[in-house]
Amino acid sequence: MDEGMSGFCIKASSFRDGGNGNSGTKCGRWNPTTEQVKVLTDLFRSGLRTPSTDQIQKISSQLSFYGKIESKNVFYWFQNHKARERQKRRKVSIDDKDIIRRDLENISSPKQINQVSEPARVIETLQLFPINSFNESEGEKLRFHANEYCKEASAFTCTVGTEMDLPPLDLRLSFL
Amino acid sequence: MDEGMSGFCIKASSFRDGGNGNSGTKCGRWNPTTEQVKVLTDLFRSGLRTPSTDQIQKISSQLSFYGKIESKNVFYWFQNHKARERQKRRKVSIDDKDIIRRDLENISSPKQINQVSEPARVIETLQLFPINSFNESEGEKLRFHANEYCKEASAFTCTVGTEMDLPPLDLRLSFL
DNA sequence: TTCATATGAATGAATG
DNA sequence: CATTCATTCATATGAA
Repeated sequence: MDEGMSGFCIKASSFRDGGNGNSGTKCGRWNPTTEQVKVLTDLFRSGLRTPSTDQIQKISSQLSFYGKIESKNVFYWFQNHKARERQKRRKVSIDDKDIIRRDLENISSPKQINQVSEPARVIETLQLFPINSFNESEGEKLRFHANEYCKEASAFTCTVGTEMDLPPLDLRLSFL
Repeated sequence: MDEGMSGFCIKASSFRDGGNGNSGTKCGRWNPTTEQVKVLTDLFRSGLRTPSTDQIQKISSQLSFYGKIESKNVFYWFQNHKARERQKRRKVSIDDKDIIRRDLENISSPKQINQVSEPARVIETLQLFPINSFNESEGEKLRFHANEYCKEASAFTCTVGTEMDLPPLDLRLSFL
C-alpha cells in the first residue's frame, strides 16, 4: 500500500526482510496536545460521535490552533474513541452477566449497545465458497454474504487450467 | 487479554508473511499477503477500479496462488481502496490549507512522505482529475452535496505571535 | 530491559 | 459509492 502520507510507517512485514525501508526516518504520528484532547473529549461528551466530513474539517481547523493536526487525525480520534468506549462497555457488560436472566437486550445501556456477541449462531448459508456465478448485469445486487469464517484452508481450488508456477510479476495483469 | 470470549482467532503473531501462503495464520478475516496486495495495487494503479464479477473471479483465482483468498475479498479490496483513496484525498487536501504559520520556532513540517518499500517503481500519477477511460470508468461524480471544498474562510489565522491564549472553553463547541 | 497499557493508524467487512 | 463497525498493527510511555 502506498499510502504515502504523513505519519506512515512501514506496515508490511513486521520483521523479516532485514532492513525495512524507512526504519530510520522518524515516522511521527500525531501527538495531540492536552488542549486538543480536551476539546475532542468535550465534543465527544457533548454527544458527537461521528462527525461529518464538514465537521471534521472545522474541528481540525480549530484544533490546529493548538498544534499541528490533520483532518484525518480528528477522524481517527473519533473512530477510536467511540470504538474503544464501546469495547470497554462491552467488556463490562460481559462482566456483569448473570444479573440479567432475561435474554432480552441488556437493560443497562441506554442506547448504542451493539450486541456483537450473538448468543445463538444461526446457520443460514450453506454455501461455503462464493464461486457463485451471480449475474450482476448492472444493478448493484452484488453482495457477498458470507457469514462463516475459517473454512478449512483446504478449500483452495486453484482454478483449473492454471498451471501457473508463480506467474511472472510483470505479466500478472495480463490475465484480465 | 480480552479473556477469549468472542471465539475469534487469537492471532499468534503478527507477520505479513514475507514468503507465500499464509502459513499458520489462524482464521478471522482475510489477511492479504504482500504479493496479493502488490498485485491488487498494480491492478488499481493500472486503472482498474471496479472490477466486474468476472474479473473478480479471475483475480481471485490468480491470487489464490499466494494464499487463501475469496472473491469477496477482492471485491471489498477494490471498494475500500477506491473509497479510501478518495476519502484520503479529501481529508488531506483540506488540512494543508496551511494556516499562515510563519512559525519560526521550528522548521518543522518535515513532510515525511516516504515511499516505503517501493524502490523507484512508479511515480504514481497523482490523479487530480479523471483520466481514466477504462471500462468501468469512474469519473469523479459530483454529488448532490455542495463541494466539500467549502474552505471555511473563517479559518483561524493563528495569531502567530508567540504564545497564543486559548479560546474560551465554553465557546469551543460553538463552531459546529 | 521487558512487559503492559494507551492510543494513533490502518484496513477488512458490512450496510444503506 | 459513502459510512460505519470491528479488529488488528504499531508505537510511545511508564511500571516492574
